[in-house]
Amino acid sequence: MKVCSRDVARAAGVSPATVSLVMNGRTHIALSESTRARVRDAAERLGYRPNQVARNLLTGRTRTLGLLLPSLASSFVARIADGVQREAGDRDQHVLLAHTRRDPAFEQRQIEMLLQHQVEGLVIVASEETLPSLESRLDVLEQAGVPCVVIDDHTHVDRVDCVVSDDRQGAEAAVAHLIHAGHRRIAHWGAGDATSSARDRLGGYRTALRRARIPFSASLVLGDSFRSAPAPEVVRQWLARRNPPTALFAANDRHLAECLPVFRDLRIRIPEDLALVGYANYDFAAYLDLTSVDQDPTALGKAATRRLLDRIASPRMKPSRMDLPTRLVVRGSSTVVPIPVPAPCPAP
Amino acid sequence: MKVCSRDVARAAGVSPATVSLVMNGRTHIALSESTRARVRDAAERLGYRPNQVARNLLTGRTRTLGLLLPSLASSFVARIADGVQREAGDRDQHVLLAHTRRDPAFEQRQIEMLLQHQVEGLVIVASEETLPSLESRLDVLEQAGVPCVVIDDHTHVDRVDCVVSDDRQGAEAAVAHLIHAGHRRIAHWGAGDATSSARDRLGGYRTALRRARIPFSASLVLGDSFRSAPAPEVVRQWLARRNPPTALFAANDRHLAECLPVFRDLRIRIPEDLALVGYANYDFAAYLDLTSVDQDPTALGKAATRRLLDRIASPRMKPSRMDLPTRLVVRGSSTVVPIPVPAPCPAP
DNA sequence: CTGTCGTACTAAAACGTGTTAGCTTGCCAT
DNA sequence: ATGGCAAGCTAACACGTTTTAGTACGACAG
Repeated sequence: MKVCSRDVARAAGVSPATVSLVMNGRTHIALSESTRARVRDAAERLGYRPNQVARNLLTGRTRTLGLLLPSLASSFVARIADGVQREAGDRDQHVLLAHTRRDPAFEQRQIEMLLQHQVEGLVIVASEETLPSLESRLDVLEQAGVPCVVIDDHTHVDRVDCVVSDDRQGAEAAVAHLIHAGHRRIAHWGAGDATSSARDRLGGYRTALRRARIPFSASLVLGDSFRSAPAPEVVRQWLARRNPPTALFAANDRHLAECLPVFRDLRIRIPEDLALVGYANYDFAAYLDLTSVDQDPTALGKAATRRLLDRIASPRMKPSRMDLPTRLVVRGSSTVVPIPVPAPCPAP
Repeated sequence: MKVCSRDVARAAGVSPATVSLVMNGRTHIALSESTRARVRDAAERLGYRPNQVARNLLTGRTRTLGLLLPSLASSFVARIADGVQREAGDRDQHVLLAHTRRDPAFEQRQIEMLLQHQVEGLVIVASEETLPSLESRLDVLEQAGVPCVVIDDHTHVDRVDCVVSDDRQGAEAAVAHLIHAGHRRIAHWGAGDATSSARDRLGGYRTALRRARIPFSASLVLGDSFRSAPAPEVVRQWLARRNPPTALFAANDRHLAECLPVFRDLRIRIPEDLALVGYANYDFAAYLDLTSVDQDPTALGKAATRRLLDRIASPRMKPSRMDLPTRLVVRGSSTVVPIPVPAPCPAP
């Protein structure tokens, strides 16, 4: 059934060694052109397909990277994976997929699996749930001698390469934009302080305020308390108090999208009564005319993969952190634009 | 550096064969409990990790599935991939990822790669671009003796297992819903006729009309001409003609989302002047209050994976087609709801 | 005839594991 | 003593490649 190099060798009247030399285009050893042709012909005729598994075992190299992510259900993560896959394809590396399911125990088993499969490196997409155990995972990987790159969190830059988007700068640009539009009471709806990106967004928010000499007020910062209650509930109570903010910078477009009905319900006009800026620039942000900070997750995936391959090539380098630029996309939720039909569509 | 079974054997004072027996929990051959303990202990101490590559070569089994998809950038595809990965994880299979990049030539190379890696089966997510060459890919796979399952197209059910969502039923439900709401002139914005799902949606549309004794009118069906021009342009011209439809069933939420500004611009009220039903139920459909047909892509991925594993287990089965049920999610774009919050965007 | 050299090819080892036939040892029955 | 048997373990092969040392052979010079 399955045809191996021995079969080809027999058919071409040569030895398996010769088949190998021909198939791999090795020229440092002399082979007559007629032999080469005979081998190629036999391989073609028999439908010979070299067995990568055998090759990997012998050479000790697999050209395979592990991609460990929380879940592909998140489009942000999926686009990162797309970038990884694209870059890997260009450098012809293969990608073995693994989920953590946001469960540390499951993650551990998956890492074990990837190592047993002899992956040469690991791209890890961080998630809040698996972040606490990341350090011990790094121990395991280090001991196994398998390098890795962490995407979307830089808490452990001292030990491992990190590729993140420049959330500090992104947040700062978002808030500066609101300040420029005349706002002074700007609220921030954060994402807690578990991840470095959440902390950085808060940091960028504070920096922008400081630069404009606007005092920081803790009462204007809403943590990740929305986790215990639905976002609309939280924001409803929050806006009901006296002296509400005139602008809101949210750490995630999704919070804003979920709250739009609440704003309509409360007769809060966007952007006149409340200007909104989100984060991540999901595709629905365009449809909802939400100003947002674009992160380019595909670029994250590509950059991480490049970095990983560089490290595999030269393992001694000092771990580095890479901050990919973000881009503020201004839409109707933060500015009153002249044309009544903003621009979620290709302009005429 | 890398510790192998021989090292463990030496450390435990046994042979590699014994190590293998212990590590794999084989009990059909008697081993004293003390030996088992010694081996386990040594393995633990040395950080022994069995080499899957060697194991795969020897046993000829890899427990690895190939997942071939157009691109992870589409959230629909990504959610299918999520389902595949989840189901594979549960049956402890591994997943080797491959992109087609919507390019038949690249796809061919990727399939070759997957086969060389000795995947035991292939999940193929169909795309319009690679559909024409699918048949010849099936030839290759058949000859290699590697089974596969196609998701999202059933053109080739005669040769291969197909897992699709029941688009005929989904479309019928959508249109029946519009008819039930009193509409008679219902337009259909299709997706061409290249894919079976596009054809099925058109079929469901016609069935619903027939059941309600509404004559089919070709002038109410818009093909995939939007590919040559931006969707808003197309729909603008289309609605400008005399005797426009009172309802629109689109093969894709995205078309509707992009056209909402056009409707606003033309002073067409949703749903009073034009009722809308989309397809796929993207997350933004909820935010935009769009009625849509939900497809559950995760279930598609899971079902396909189950089917693939069944076929690997018993290759002689006749190829089958599996239609996963769809679910109509009624929102404000198709019915006047009691609460006056139909506005898709933060309207001024 | 012998030695040298280049060309064309191959034999054999290696990668790390799983399987199985067979070996050793001790024990018990004859 | 001898045979039989079970328990406990191992030797050796196999998987399909790649690599390298080495062989065979002809040509050609001395």
